[in-house]
Amino acid sequence: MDTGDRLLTPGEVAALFRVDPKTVTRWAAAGRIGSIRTPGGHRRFRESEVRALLEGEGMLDEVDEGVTDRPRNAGPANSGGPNPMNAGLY
Amino acid sequence: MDTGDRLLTPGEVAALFRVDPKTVTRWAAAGRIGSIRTPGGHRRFRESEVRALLEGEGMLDEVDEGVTDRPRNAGPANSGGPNPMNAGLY
DNA sequence: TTTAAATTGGGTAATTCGGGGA
DNA sequence: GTTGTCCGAATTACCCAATTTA
Repeated sequence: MDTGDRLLTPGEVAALFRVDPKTVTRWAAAGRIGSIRTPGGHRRFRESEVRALLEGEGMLDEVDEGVTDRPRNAGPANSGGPNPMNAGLY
Repeated sequence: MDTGDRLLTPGEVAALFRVDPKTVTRWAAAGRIGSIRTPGGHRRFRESEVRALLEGEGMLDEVDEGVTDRPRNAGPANSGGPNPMNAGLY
């Protein structure tokens, strides 16, 4: 199936994350995101991986959250998006 | 389909709410507002959600609260109004 | 081939992170 | 219980010129 093997340019990824293209390059250099280099040295990123990072690689199930009750003090302990990757390291 | 899912930085959201960026971070940590993390650990917020919170259209439950002897939950929270948050996206 | 836009690399400010305490 | 401020550390944003891409 098509998991989205399209390649995105640093500018595209930067726009998706609302960061500078330079920052995306830094992620690739740091190994936080996979990258493919063109013969000229430019980087390309897999759309599937980028989308996974955007939504929080976890899964796709957050259709509703405590709707019947206001999250007043029932701390869900989650920031809306399941992102277990960099939740603890820093 | 452009509901405005642009991403805002903590500083942007803080300026909109007239609070400190740290406060916005606390909201995200407490789950009061959804957040997306960059691979570097910084947060980004959906403009649509922020606007909904600003306008109050998201939760129409602010008619009265606090003073009267109100139970913990009395009103139907969101997910019923014009709130195009991430409800079943991809 | 030439042109315009994007990307690369290094270097330096600004922002954000997390924890602690007022 | 919520918010604002302090600190150190990490991440990110903008500056430049040269190369690559389309």
